[in-house]
Amino acid sequence: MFARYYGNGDPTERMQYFIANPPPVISVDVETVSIAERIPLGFAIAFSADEAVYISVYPTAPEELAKLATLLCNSQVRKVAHNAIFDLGILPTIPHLAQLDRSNIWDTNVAARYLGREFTDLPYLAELELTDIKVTAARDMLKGKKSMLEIDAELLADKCQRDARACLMLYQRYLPPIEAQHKDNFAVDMKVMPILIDMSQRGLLIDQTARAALQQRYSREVDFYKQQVLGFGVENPASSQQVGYMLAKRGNFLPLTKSKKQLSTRVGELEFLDDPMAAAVLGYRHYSKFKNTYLDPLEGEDRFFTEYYLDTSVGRLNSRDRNIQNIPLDARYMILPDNGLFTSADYSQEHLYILMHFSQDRAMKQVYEEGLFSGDIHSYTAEQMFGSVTPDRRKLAKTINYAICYGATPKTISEQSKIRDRTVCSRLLDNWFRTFKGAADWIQTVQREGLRSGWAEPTLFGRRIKLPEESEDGQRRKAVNFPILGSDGEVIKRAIIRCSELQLGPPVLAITVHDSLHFDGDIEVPVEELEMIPGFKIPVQVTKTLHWE
DNA sequence: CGAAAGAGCCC
DNA sequence: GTACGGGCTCTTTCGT
Repeated sequence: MFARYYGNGDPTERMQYFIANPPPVISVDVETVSIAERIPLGFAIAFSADEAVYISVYPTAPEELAKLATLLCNSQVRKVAHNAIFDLGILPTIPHLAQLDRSNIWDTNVAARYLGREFTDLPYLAELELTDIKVTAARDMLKGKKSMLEIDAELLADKCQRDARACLMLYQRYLPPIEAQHKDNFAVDMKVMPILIDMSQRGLLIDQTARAALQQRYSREVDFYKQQVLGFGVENPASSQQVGYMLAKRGNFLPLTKSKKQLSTRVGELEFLDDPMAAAVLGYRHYSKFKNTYLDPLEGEDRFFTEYYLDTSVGRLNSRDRNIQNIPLDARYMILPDNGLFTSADYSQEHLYILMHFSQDRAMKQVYEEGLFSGDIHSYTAEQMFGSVTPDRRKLAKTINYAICYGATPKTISEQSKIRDRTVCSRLLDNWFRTFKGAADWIQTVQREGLRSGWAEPTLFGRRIKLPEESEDGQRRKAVNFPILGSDGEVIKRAIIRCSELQLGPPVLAITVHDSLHFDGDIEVPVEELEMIPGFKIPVQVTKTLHWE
């Protein structure tokens, strides 16, 4: 009756049993034509580590699917998947699965990250933690082939059911520690997932007129700077190797890159050079990067699609397969709302507020809680460090304030603030640590504790993130940074859920970028509620705009 | 052909 | 003398 059954019982009897007695947990794995072409070929359901079924839905789904579908649409049945955003995004396109339940899902990939696994691909984890189920990566299976359609159906079904069984085994292994240590945070992630799927699938309207105009302008600029660089005898301006060689030949000093394989030609180095060729290279780089990455790929596309996903190595939300979170500020206006305008809610200076909360630094609290310097921390910093506030000094103070959260060194300050003298930069950092004594103490403490235990201090919502095994300096920086980044991820996810619960309208959340939410339409944002999500107040700014900005 | 390296965009 | 945290994606270069 069912295409393929893997197990010891009688296939028909077993399936009828499961349909009549829905099990509390199943796992699912979906196979598609390819990773890019997400047309479903079939999917497997595992009922235990050694019992599974595979249903081929290509070219047509079998009659019997309707009965099995009841399990997937039943909210009492937990659906386990590895990278559930992928599988649960595709399943509803299969007949009888439009009403797929997404309220009771459990992602073993996300779980692995919570538990400190550095690499979380299913084949890797299976190899690491299982011995008897062999898992093949789709990527390896596709080697030398155009799509999964070229793979023998029997082989594909076998791979799929093995993946589902391995996934269920991982679930059994990961459930206890997740329940014990990460229950609430994990539940938040599982609640966010359906919202991310919807956001990923709805896409965003592109203003093609604006995009084309930008493209034309940038095309001219690229040509202009390209000609200039060619004039300096470089054959390919996009080759950093050639650029470095020629700049050195012209008498410029350039340091080596990290790998020491070639001369560094990063903007941080080139902008200090007094050579017209350096300026030409930077011009070329700027315009070609912008055009190649953000304009050309959108040519002829009605909508901008991305795939949001949960990366819990620190617990932030990311976007890939056309990352929307790093679109240049100058290009964002080509993204338009479907419903007239975007309503945006931004947490202001979130990292610094979190640093204040963790360190309970007196000066920071005076600014943020008592309104000193109108709550403007950068001005306050400039006043304390330099004795007065000028636009330049405020800007430098801002650079340092943020750099601190990332564990900055004098070299970084030097590059970001364009101060060449490293000893000056070094003194600036010392000065900052004197200004914010409490924050300095906190930084020292979390570094010491991190090195001792190998784990970062808890985030706002009590999650400890594993520090990777690396140099002591690297661990020090991460010990400071992880609790801050991890906390901002926790806050935005809870904000997303709260806004979705309030039923502000049809699905309206359009974009999210770490500390901001952008709703499609004129939306009433529960500002005060969002501000208190961290457990203390972080101000939220709401703006309404005709296009993204 | 794919992986690594270098670069640059975002928060 | 001193590695800036988390991401993604583009092009070039190099090795198998």
